[in-house]
Amino acid sequence: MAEFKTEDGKMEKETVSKNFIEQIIEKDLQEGKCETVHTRFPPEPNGYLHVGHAKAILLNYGLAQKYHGKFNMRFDDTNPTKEKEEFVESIKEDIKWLGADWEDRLYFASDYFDQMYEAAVKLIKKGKAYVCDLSPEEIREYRGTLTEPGKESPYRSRSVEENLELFENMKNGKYKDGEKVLRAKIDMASPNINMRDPIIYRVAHMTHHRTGDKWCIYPMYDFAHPIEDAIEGITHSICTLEFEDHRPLYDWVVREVGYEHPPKQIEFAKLYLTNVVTGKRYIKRLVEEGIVDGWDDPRLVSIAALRRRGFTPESIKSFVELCGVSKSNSSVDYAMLEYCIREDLKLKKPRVMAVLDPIRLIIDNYPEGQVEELEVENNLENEALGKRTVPFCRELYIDREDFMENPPKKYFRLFPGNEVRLMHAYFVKCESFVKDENGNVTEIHCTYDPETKCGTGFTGRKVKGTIHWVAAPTAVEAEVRLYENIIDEEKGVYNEDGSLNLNPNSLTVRKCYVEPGLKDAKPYDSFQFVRQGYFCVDARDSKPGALVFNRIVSLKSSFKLPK
RNA sequence: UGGGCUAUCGCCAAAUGGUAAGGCAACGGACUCUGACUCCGUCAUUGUGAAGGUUCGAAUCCUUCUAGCCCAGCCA
Repeated sequence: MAEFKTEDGKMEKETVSKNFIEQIIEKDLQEGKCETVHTRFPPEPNGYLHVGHAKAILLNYGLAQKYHGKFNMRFDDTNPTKEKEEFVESIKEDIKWLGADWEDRLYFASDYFDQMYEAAVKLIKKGKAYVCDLSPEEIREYRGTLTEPGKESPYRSRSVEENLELFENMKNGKYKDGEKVLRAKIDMASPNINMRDPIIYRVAHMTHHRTGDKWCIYPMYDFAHPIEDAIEGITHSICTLEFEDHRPLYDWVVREVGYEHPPKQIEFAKLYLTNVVTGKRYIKRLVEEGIVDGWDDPRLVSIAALRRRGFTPESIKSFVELCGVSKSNSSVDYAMLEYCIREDLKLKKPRVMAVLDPIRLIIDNYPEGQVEELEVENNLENEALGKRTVPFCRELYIDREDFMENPPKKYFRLFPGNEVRLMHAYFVKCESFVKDENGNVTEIHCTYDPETKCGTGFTGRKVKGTIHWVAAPTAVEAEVRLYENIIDEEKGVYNEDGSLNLNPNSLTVRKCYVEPGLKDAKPYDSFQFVRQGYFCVDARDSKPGALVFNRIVSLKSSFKLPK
């Protein structure tokens, strides 16, 4: 029981450095600026979540966990023109799947509409907000440009009483959309355009998916968000870089409305995957034109797509952690994601045999009609995954790439006269092969050596190659889908004529043969197909008796067949 | 050319004035009932976008450049 063997000089030191957000939080904690950590993930329910969102979710949730704080789920539903109930359900599902637990703290910005209205009234009373009658075009003109200051609205100096009355009228539906807005009175000459009397409430006669027709005015993000955070007691409001310019306004709102414990906004860089498109417009077009079969098509990187493809929540979590958090715009190589899923699956999932491109192999000296049930480990590295049996007989399928008539140097697999091991079974020697009229190999004839059976401890001679196989009579026919990245990046998403720039080989579908044991596989079951990579049973298209496997990721191969 | 932000190996990313971590990828090699996995090794030697400066000492501080990203929705 040598449990505590210490090896000098080999101290496993955890050198995981803290990211800049953790540093800020720890400083705030130390200095007593906050007592606990409370974060949130605040999506607008206007679409599906993708890997980029996973970073925000896991970051916020992870921070709450790490500092024993809380994590809120909140839908930022302040613009009914874009939002749908459908999206709130899919977002909740994806976040749950990722493992971020908001416990009982599921909120909606629309729950706070009354408080936001009161906050606006408060600002008006303080002389910090006014109702403006300028048209959208005029507001834009008055706002100035990036290089020139704006000019003040003629309605800027309305009395508090008048503003109060007009704002109430706005709420009561006396005005049409666009007729009036409520603006914060800040500084039309600010170099930061967000501070040039930003609009904080607009009129929109729209049915909201949760509040129905109760409201016809809706708060703008810049006004609503800090209030939502403050109401929920969020200590660190983590968002993406493009909101940096909004921070002064965020702080202004929190200060002027008068919250005692103001939340702090911290910005980080979004996660981009190199050569992967996450744009909603583009994906929408792919879906609408039937090029992909939905928002969860495995070629996409929505959370739902990754799930369907066979990625695990753990793999996405480790991916996000591996990427790190910083403020520099960057895009991470897809290989990093592949590494994470391989890493997660390789010890957890059975290594089974599947033949993707079959050729028939006949063992001439094996008794006709005989079937052996070979007992094999599900995963050589992980005994806990147990054993299964695989039938072996005279006629097998092997992969076409495992036989060559004229092999190049260092080709260890089957070729005339060569002997290889059939994985988990016997040594087999290629005696002859048959070609069809087109010159394609259709049948390989071998002889086997009964002495060499797996598990007998045979050491008489060695063989350089081992190949996988499936017994022909009992093989289960399945479909495999091999996915490639859908976009060829260099050229961009759209061609010059406006058509989509697609990789024509983004999806290859073919029939394959798998071990009979796999006929009972369930959706989301994943396996390592020996030498072919990791595959997951498609959770959408797979019906009993009609197995469909999506390739999660291929294995690295250090032997490339010459062309 | 107003304001905000960023710049460290092919890709992420540490280093908080004390002499450039780590991971991915790549490349060698060992091992192997698959060439995967695993394991070992190599991969920023006047080099941290550039040029100057301060300092015993600079990726870190100062100056001046350069490049990229974001902002002129009644979107978030």
